[in-house]
Amino acid sequence: MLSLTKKTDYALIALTHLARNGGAVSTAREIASKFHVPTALLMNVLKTLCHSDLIRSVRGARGGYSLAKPSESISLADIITVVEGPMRLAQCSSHDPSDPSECELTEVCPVKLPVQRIHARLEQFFRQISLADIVRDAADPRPCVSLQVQGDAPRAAGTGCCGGGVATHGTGHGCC
Amino acid sequence: MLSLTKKTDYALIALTHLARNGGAVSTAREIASKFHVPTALLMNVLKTLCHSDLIRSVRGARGGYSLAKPSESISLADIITVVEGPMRLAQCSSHDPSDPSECELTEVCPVKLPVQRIHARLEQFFRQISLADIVRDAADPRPCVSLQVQGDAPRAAGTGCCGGGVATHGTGHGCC
DNA sequence: TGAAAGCGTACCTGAAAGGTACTATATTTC
DNA sequence: GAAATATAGTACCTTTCAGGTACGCTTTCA
Repeated sequence: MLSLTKKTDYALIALTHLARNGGAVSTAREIASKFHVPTALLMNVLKTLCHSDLIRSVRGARGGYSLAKPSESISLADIITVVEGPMRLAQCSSHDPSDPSECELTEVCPVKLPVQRIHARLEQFFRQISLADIVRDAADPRPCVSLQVQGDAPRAAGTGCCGGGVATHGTGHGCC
Repeated sequence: MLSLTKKTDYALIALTHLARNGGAVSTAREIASKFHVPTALLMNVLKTLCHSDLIRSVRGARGGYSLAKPSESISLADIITVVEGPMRLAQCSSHDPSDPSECELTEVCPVKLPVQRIHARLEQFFRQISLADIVRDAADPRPCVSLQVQGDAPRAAGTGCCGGGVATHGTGHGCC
């Protein structure tokens, strides 16, 4: 199924919290209890985020975690990649011919090329959403504010956010 | 991990084949052997596609499968949904408050709203790619031809396909 | 020096991916 | 009308991974 894991959920929750918290440290336990997520699992996720330098840890009593860089420079793609490993829409999304898990149908597969292109578009999509966008958007009850992606007719460019046939997507939260 | 399953791979391969085949029927065995995919599994996938009226089946000797509608009106979202079930980026992507699997953090979760919006964008993304696009793109060695998505600066609108900061995605197949 | 925090790592369990098998049914061909 | 060929339906198996737990270690502060 095309979905993110709970680890990414928890990472997003923790990162959003840390972003709102400014430079102050928060402990894993604190975040876990505030948002009702399993402490041990959140700890593991925070460790992973720390390894990849998205967050910084302070050990010992009064220790905890804080963001390692501004939320503007942490993309959703970064977060997903760190927590779940490299994105791959399909086996054949990889551009690395030496990848051992590379699909063996390469020569006959009629969808390899289109899938690679869709994969690239998807990566770009996630790379253009920053943690700052998510934080900002979470706080704003109006839809379509921060999660506009470059090249997708942002309001700033003078076109309405429903300019590209978006108006009919019917998800019920009335984009514009 | 954010990925599609092999079933979707196989579905895409089969559908691409059927689309190229015009109205003629192809048997499961024929497709499986041509593209080196497991016959029994492909059969299961084809059955699923048939249930959802994406393809049509003819039973008995000289039977097989053919597309049930023009490839232009089959979207990638349709295919994914049929084969893998409804898309959900995260537990809390669902807009249905009565969904029993709905995340129980609803009240405190700081990322629910942004995730729902990202999910809607993603759905829209997949809904705008048709089987016809994939077939066309597979046959065309030049990148960025068919897989332009509405609202994403298509060439027809006068902007280059790298207009929206796409040029730097570094996936190695040189978009434009 | 002990409490509070993160660090590292190993482990467990259930569900889903990936794949197989078998029987039933429909249609064509000879 | 029987054999061959094809899908239909469904049940089952195996491996992998998501999700979660546990525990001993190290660091820091009061």
